[in-house]
Amino acid sequence: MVSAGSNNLSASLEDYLEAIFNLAGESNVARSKDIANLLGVSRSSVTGALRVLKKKGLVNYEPYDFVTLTRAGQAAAAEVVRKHNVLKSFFVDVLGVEIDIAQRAACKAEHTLGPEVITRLLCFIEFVTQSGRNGCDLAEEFKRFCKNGL
Amino acid sequence: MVSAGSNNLSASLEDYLEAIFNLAGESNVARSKDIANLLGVSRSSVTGALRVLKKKGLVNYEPYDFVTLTRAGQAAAAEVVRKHNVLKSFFVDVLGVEIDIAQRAACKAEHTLGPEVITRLLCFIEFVTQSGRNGCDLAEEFKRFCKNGL
DNA sequence: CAATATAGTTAGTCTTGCCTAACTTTGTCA
DNA sequence: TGACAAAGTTAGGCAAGACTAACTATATTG
Repeated sequence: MVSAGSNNLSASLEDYLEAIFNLAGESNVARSKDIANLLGVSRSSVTGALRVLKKKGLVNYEPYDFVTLTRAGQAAAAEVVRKHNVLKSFFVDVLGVEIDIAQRAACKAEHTLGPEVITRLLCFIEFVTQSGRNGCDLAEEFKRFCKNGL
Repeated sequence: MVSAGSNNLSASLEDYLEAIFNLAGESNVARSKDIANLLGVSRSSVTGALRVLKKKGLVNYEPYDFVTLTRAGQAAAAEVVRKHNVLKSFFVDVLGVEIDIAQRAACKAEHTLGPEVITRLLCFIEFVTQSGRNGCDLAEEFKRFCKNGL
């Protein structure tokens, strides 16, 4: 039995899915050229990836036509994006990492962290960023701690 | 100019390096078969990796002889191991993730996080695990927070 | 409506990283 | 010391994922 949520997606395919998700979110349309630009790959690589994603039932795709995500594709993409955002938020809001670096690090790490870590991390971000918890903002306190240490 | 610290290592090669480092740490000798077992790859894959690592000046290697790390190889391996340990420590000691899961997650994520994130993370672990900071252990407090939330 | 630019695809190649099967070297022991 | 087992290597193959170059389809516009 293969549930809809069981993704055997490579990191590369997850990147394509995320790109399509983000592009479609803006203009409701994902053009091959824009995907290629966003990911920094050639247009022919995009074509290849679309064929694979179609075979996996994640995108609606016919040659020379626009691309949309299927139900399953949306779910898979949303999970990737969620991971991405959790990580980026942790890097930026908690660790105080520069946003561009955090962006790239999140995009590379998002594929490797399973639900246990991501769930805990999300929880931890909430825990840390709820200000005034003990009359102090932890993220803020950490930044001060850092300046002393470094 | 190519400094000794500039590693163009793939995730895969970093895994081999780490394995050699760990094996050599125990018995001062890294046998091909043990590397293969540790990484779950075939012996011939190890041979291939050793050739590449030798070409990069990271291991001393002659066919049918034992393997040792060069100076540069030790430095590179130590950095990988350091990342690994920082991540694992964060997952286990701060987030409270189960140790086996943390181990695997750390091994997969260690290749993708650059020095900015790792340095900050290390600092953050110190910050969080210094108990009695405000009369409370943060990691401990987070575990309680989690139980309520989940 | 035809010419042309842009978008998309196809074909063929390369690299990385892994595998199996067969071969070679090394080491052990009767 | 010679035979056999274990370790290591080589040869050959496969899949993923990317590229370039050349071809096709679509869209624009005079």
